[in-house]
Amino acid sequence: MKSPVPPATVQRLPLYLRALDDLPQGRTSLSSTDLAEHLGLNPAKVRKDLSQLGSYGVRGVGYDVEHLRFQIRLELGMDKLWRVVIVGAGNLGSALANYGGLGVRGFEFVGMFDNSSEKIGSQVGSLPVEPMDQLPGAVAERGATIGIVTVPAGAAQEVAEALAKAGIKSILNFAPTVLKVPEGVHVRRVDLSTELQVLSFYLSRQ
Amino acid sequence: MKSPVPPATVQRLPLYLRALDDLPQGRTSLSSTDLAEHLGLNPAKVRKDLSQLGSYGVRGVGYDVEHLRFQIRLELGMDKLWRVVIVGAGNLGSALANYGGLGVRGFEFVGMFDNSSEKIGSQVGSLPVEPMDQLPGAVAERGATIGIVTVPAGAAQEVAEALAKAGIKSILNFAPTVLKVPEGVHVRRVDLSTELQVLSFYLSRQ
DNA sequence: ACATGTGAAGCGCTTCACAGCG
DNA sequence: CGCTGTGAAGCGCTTCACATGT
Repeated sequence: MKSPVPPATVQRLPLYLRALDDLPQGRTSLSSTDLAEHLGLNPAKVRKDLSQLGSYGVRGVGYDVEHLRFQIRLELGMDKLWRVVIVGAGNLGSALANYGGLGVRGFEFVGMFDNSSEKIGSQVGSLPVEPMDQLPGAVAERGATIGIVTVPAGAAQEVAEALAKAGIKSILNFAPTVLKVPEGVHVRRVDLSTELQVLSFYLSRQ
Repeated sequence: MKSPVPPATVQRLPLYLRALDDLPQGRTSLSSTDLAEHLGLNPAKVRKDLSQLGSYGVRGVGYDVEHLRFQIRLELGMDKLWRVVIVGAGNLGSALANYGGLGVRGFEFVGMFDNSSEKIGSQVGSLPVEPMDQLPGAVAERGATIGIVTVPAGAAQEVAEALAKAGIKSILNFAPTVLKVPEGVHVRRVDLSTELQVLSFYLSRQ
């Protein structure tokens, strides 16, 4: 099974899903053009993306909202609940822990770790800050598969290795570093200073 | 002049810059292979990227660290100081305001705005939270060119329009929405739930 | 009539492979 | 000799344009 959905398409599936959720209640179908306008994309791109999941559209009509939402959620693995641990109980880690409770459905934050003795034992949102040596046990017992790294750059590589060793298969890295991880571990990077520098580039030429 | 540096290259320039900063003191030159290994890239890609800025390498030797750092900083517009306003004084906005003070050189946070009367007047890091109606004046007086949006999804479009109207030319959007902005305004999106969903996709097929 | 699904063309990025040059 | 700079090939994504299906 497991058709090879192109990475570029995978990145847009969450946008389609959100566009469907934003639709006024009672809306039962919509066209590729509707979706494209809402997201600032080309309609042909929308159709190609959606046709990667199978052919769920109806010619002359468009896509059935409920059915499409279901299929995208399935494709993204959002039919499951994913458990997430955060390493780094600083400002950013705390913000994500709180943000997550509200905004991110389908993901549950099940642990917050840090190695600073000042932070250990304190409470961040609904999570107690635990020491790093409890990470492996916690990942296994609580069934976490995703790790979020919000430690300073200097500690990130070490943390990534600890996460990988603990069995984490996907890492979201907020530290400004490129992580080296074992085969089979997925890393995505979210990098404030890189983003600002890219904006700076485009600002300085105009 | 403004040569047309490809977007894919622009996105990597900040990584090269950081790799140069990470180098042990005293290191005076390095090869495309060194850079490539540090960043997990193909050496040919590194050379092509760097050759876009002009030809600063020395055959048989490599690149001069100081010279290359200078050229990349120049290309990215990091010879200037960019002033940044944040809209949304929630957990994330506060985390960024504090983070920025420490980690992000070349950018200065000059204003924090929110429309909640509970937050207005309170202090976030070194910045007081100001009401939205002071945004236009503040942007002009303080010379801000970058806006960071950390409000809930429902308010993000409205905020983006206010920023554009105030003269902001670049927006970093942390809200889970696709913003529609006037011609000439650059937007970059940083989206936690999208990132998690992409990780979910790759987790669920393996 | 209308909107999807899709070959084919277009385009940009990546990678190769080697000429060029210190 | 070693490493850069770069044509050219390879590859994937985007866009077009229209055949297909209801």
